[in-house]
Amino acid sequence: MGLGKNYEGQDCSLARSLELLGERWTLLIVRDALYGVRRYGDFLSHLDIPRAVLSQRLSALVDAGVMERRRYQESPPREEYVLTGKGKELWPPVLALAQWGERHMSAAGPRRVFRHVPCDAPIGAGATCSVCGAHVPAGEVEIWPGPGADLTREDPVSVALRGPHRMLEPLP
Amino acid sequence: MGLGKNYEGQDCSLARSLELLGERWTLLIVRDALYGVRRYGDFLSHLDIPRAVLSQRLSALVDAGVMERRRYQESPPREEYVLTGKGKELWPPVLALAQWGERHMSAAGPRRVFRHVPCDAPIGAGATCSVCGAHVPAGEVEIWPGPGADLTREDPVSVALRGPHRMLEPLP
DNA sequence: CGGGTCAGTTCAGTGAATGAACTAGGATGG
DNA sequence: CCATCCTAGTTCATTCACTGAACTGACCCG
Repeated sequence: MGLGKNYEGQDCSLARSLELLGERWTLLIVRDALYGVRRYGDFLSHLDIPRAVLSQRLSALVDAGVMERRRYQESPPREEYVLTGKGKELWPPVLALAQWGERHMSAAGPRRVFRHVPCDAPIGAGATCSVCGAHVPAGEVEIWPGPGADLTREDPVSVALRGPHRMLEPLP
Repeated sequence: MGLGKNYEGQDCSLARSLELLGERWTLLIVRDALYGVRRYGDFLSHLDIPRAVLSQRLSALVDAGVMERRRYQESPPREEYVLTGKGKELWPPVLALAQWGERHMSAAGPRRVFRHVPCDAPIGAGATCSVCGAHVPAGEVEIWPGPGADLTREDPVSVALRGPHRMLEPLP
C-alpha cells in the first residue's frame, strides 16, 4: 500500500492506521507477534511470506513504534522483534477482525479460542471477559486451538499452537 | 491483495477477513458506507480513489455479502450500495482500528467523535457506551466532528459531516 | 577447511494500482 | 431535435509493489 502516498487526504483516524496496518501481511505479522512469535525465521515459516516483504514490514513496524528490534544474543548476533505498548494495544482491533471472520467467513467453527486466564472464561466481543466483563489486555489471554483448527501444518509455530499458549509469551 | 491467492495457508480467521478487507481501500469504503455514503460518485469524491479500483472493490464487497447493490430509481437507472447485516457488523473492528489510530497516530486530537444516541454519551473501547455499558450497534451512533477535524475538504460527504450525522442514514 | 544456520539483500518477472480518456443511458435546455 | 450534462462505469498505458529464487555475510560446529 502506498505508504504515505495516498490516504493522506483522508480526514480520518482509520486512514492513519491503515497507512501502516493496511499493507498486505502487516496485520498478520502483528497477530503472530501477539501470539508470541519473535524471530525472523519463525515469522517466515509460519506466514509463508516472501523474505523481502517480511524485512520491509518489520522495518516499517519498528519505525512506527509498534515493534522493537533487539538483540537477544551476542554470538552469533541474533535479533528479535517484540511488540511495544503501542503494538500490544492492537489486540482489540485484531481480535475484532478475527471475530468477524469467525462469524462470517469460517465454516468449520473457530480455529482458535481465547480465554481470560484469571477468570478461566471465554472472551467475548470488544475484548471483554464474558465473566468479569472487564476489558482484557493481551497479557491475560490464553490461546487454545478451536474445533476448526488446521492440524496439518508442521512449522514450529503451528506445532506449538496445538496446545494452549499464553499470549505474548515467547513462541515457540 | 491477492484474493484467495495467498493467505490460504493461514489457519486463522483474521486471515479470512483480510482476504477481503485487507485490500487497499476496502476498509475505507466500508467506513464511508457506515457513515451513510451510498452512491458511486460520493465514494469517488470523498475517497479520491481511482474509478477502476472502486468498481472492483464494490463488486468484491457485494460478492462477499458485505454490501448490497440496488436500484434506487428507474429513470435514469441509478444504483446504490448499502451495507448488509454482515457489513454493519464491521462497525466494531472499524471503530477499534480508528480508536487505535486516534490514540497513536493523530496528533491534533480526534477527528470524529462518536456518541450513543439513547444515552447521549461518548462511545468507549470495544464499541460499548460509556454510560450504559452496552455494546452499541452502528444504528444507535451519532457522528460529530472532533477537534482534529479537517474543514478544508469540499466534496459533498465531507461537507455533510461538518455537522452531526446519524450513522447508516443516507449521506449526503 | 567444509558444511550448516540465521538474517537478511538483490534481482528479474509478474500482477495490481493509478490516472486519464473513453463509453453509455438517460435528462435537461433551447 | 440537437447539444450538453450527469452518473456510473470500462479501457488502457504506465508505474509500482509483490513474488520467488538466488545470493551474501556473519557466525558456529566438527
